[in-house]
This record gives sequence, C-alpha cells and structure tokens, in this order.
Amino acid sequence: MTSPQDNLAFDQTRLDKVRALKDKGITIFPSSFDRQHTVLEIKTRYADITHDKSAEPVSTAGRVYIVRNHGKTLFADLGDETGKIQLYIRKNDIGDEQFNLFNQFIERGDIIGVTGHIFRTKLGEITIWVETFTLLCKAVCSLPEKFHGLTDIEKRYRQRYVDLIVNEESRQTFRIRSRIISLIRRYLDDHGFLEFETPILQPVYGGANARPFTSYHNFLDQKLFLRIAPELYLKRLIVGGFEKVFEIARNFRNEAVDTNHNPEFSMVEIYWAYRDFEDMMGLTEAIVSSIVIEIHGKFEIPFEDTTLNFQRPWKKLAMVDAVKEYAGIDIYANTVEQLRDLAQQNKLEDWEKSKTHREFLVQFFEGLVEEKLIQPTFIHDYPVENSPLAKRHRTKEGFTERFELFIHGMEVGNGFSELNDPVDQKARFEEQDEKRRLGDVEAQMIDYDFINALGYGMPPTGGVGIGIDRLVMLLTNNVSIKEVILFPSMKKLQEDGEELPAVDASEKK
RNA sequence: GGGUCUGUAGCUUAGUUCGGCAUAGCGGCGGACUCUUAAUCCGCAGGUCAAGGGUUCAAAUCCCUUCAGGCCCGCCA
Repeated sequence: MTSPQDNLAFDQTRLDKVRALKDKGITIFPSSFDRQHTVLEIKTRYADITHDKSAEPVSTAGRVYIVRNHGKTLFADLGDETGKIQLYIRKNDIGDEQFNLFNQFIERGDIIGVTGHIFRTKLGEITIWVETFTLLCKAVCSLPEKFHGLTDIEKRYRQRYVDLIVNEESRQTFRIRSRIISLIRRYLDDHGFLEFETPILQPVYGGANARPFTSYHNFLDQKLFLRIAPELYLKRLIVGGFEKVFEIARNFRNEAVDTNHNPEFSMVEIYWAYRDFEDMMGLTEAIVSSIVIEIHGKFEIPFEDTTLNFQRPWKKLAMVDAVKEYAGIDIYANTVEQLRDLAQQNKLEDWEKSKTHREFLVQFFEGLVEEKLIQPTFIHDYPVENSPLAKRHRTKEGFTERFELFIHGMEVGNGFSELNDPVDQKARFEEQDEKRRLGDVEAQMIDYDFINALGYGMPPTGGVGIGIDRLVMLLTNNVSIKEVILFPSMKKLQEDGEELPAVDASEKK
C-alpha cells in the first residue's frame, strides 16, 4: 500500500540541480518574463524565412520538450500552448558560462524564455537562433519517455497535467470541449436566453430519477443533497416570469462509474415559455447541428467504425413505432401474455416483471432498440409512469409529450412539454414517493415548494437537457467519458488513514 | 455485482506457456561531437517484478487473498 507522499515523483538528481543553481545564486522560479511572441505567431510571421536570420529579434517562452546536444552547439524543442519550435544554441554566441549552464541544468520539462532571431536550418526547420535564455521554472519531476510518451490510461486520468503536457490529442479533446461549451452558451445568448445559476446544495433533490450524494450543513444542522438536476429550480424561474432560461449545470449522481457515467457530469438545461416538446426537439437539433458545423465544418463526422450524420432533420419516432421498426414488435397488437412470451424469447432481463403494455413497451425499447439508434434520432411519447415531470400527451392516453435524443445508442438529450398542472404534479410526486418508500432508490422526493410554485401558474413551457460530456465524446470520437472529463472520478489509491477537515468545537452539538 | 485482461527501472518494455543470475531502448550520470529532428558514438549507475501469504532446493513465472486500472456484460426507468 502506498502512502500519499509516495505519489510524489520528485527526482533526486533534479532536486540536486535546484540546490546547485541556488548555490550559484541563480533565480530558479522568477516572477515574470517579457514574452513578446507565441510560437504560433513566430511560425506564422516567419513562414517564408530562409536560411538567413531575420532582421528583427523575437522573445518567446515555453517548456523544453527535448534537447539534442552536439558538443559546442545544441538543438532543443520548445513548446507553448500554440505549438513547438526548434531552438539552436551555440557556444560561440552565448558564451561559455551560459552554454555550460544550459548543458548542465536545463533539461526536458523545464520552462525557459529565450530571445534570438529566426532562420531556417539546412534541413528546412524553422528555428530560433538563440541569443539569451532564462530559466523560468525548473521541473523537479521528469517527463515520460520522449517517444512513447504517457500511454498508461490510469496515469493519464489521475495525472491529467502530465497527459496534457505530452499528449497533443488530449489537449485537442479538451480544447474542443471548451469550445463546445462556449458555442452552446453563445447560441443561447444570441437567441435571447438568460443564463442562471441555481442551487447545487438542495434540501430536497429532484428533476431526475437518480440516487443523490448526501451532505450536511453544520451551522444549519441539516442534511443537504447535491443536485441531481437543476430542473425544478429553473422551472421556478419560468413561474417567476423569465421566459427563456438555461443553466450549464454540473450534476451529481451517486451511481455506477463506467465508460458512459461519471459521478459528476455536465448538462445544459433549457426552458422556453410558450413552447412545447416539438419546439424543443427543433431547438436541440439547431444547437447540436450548429456546433457540429462549427467544430468539424461538415455534418458527417467519424465515430468509432461508423459515420454520424447530423444533417437536419433528424429522424423522429414515437416509442411505439421505434419498437415496431427496430424490434419488429407491434406492442398493441399483442396481449400482455403474448408480450411476456416475446420478452422471454428475446431474453430480456426481468421479462416476467412487466404487467402492462406500457411497461413492456419501455422494456422492449430499452432492451432491443436503444443500442440500434446510431444516427441522431428523437424518440418521443413516453409512458406517463416513467415521466413524472412531463405533461400528459394531448392525444395519446397514458403517454407524455416527452422525447429523448439518441446518438450511437447513447442517451444524449431529454426533453418535454413541462407539466404545469400543480394538482397532477402533486399526484405524480406522490406516486414517486410511494415507490421511494417501497425501496426504489431512484424514485423522486416530493418537492412541495415546487408544487407550490406551479400553483402560482407556469405558462406552457418546453424544456430540454443535453448531456455535454456525451456530446463531447461524439464530437471528439472518444468512447469513454473519462477521456472528455479533465479529472474523472477515480478510486483513491491509499487506504491508510482517513484525512478529515478540522473540527470547530463551537459547532459541535 | 459477473466475466476477462493488465500491473516488471522515472518512461516504453522482454521474460510468465514449460520455475533456474532481472532484459533492452529512452531518460539520468561521465566522455566525444558546431545544422540536429526519437541526433549519433563510447562508458556507468538505476529494480519491494502492484501488495501480502503459500508450494518449492529455487518463484516475476505456479496457487490463494488483496489493491488499482482497461475492456465486455449487468445495474443506471
């Protein structure tokens, strides 16, 4: 069992170098450096440079990625956020003392600033002919191997900073993630939606069916839950008179961790007054397809061994029709007994459990259809029992005006015409509460304050939530959610003793 | 929760089938080298073979337990 300090990767020879530099009176961690150009700026401005040195000098800074020593001269690769550029350093130019200093103390991983002129080497590489260099930060941990880099998946997740230093693909994934979030925000901003922040610590959790994380407030002496969804608070804002609102929300669900689930994940939830679920399908299409174009420049993008096509309009199917089309089963042409036989034949889990047509519908859909929905597909008209916050369907008894977006077999979005009948909402909550009391760990609590809010009147409203992590997976061709979350939840490594925050005696009961 | 694979030097790894001195490259250290591109050449150091237990004259290798992770399945309406 490793102890926490064993995780420190300080390299003794590097620590020795720090000591030696200090003894020489060299500032190892200076406060600033006058960087005039990024690597990309230099490469762009001097794209046509020849073997002759540029007239004007440049100054840039970054991490040393590799050093190629040739005795009285050396080459090194310097990298900043925008890219890498080669350095050429000669003893003749910078003098014995500086040259020896570089040779002895600057190594892979250190951060330096340089000044010099640009030229192109005989082999055609754009290069900075260095005149001065300054140590800006001595790395006391050594980087992974220069050619293979860091390939250990676990280490890439646990020490993302190292992953980002050495793996450009990883940097690119997170650049795209950042861009996607910014594009979502910009789209909604441009279309008149207001962004709000609602409570993460909630006395009553709701808005989804999921197990919550539980916390505790010392001063208030009460239990608080980390939100599983922002839904019920955002709808309170619609009651309050805001008509187009959204939140880019981190949600917390105390459930399984696998390639599609992280305990904390990001969603954008959008509510739009005087709109319904059809409109929200349209909005979802518009947002997602515009992001695809911004990121990839076209609607067809590669994912795994297939091509996803985001060209609008996307396929829309009622759940009943989806089961008919993808599973070949006409739910309402069969009796419940026949459906049970079919469920058994198809080896569905818990085939004997379902008792109604609608229960079998959901069971067949989840068991046989979801995984086949590769291209962006909206499935709509969900049974009322599964959708306690959605408005009853205007024409289909027992169903709701709800849809989910599936891409590559993954649930990416979920929306509906929001239930705004406070009496019906109260009854639906009570049904959930009953399930919860009978042991359904994911059934919802009754949020009386939310019911009360509906009592003051919420206009007909459309709402949708889009899973940002999964969207990023699709747009960056990553199969695991851990690849698109900077610091995914990982089990802690050491079990020796639990560290707890200090306790204030005055708060103790 | 079930199945399966993986864990060897700072990094990338050979060795595990069939038990017999712990491999190499990179990196580090020392030396040579003034246009290299994973520079090249010579030399040196570097190991709790994930942890613990067992079998054996002898275990990285076989057996058991544990830890962490990947993948698949289940769970997630």
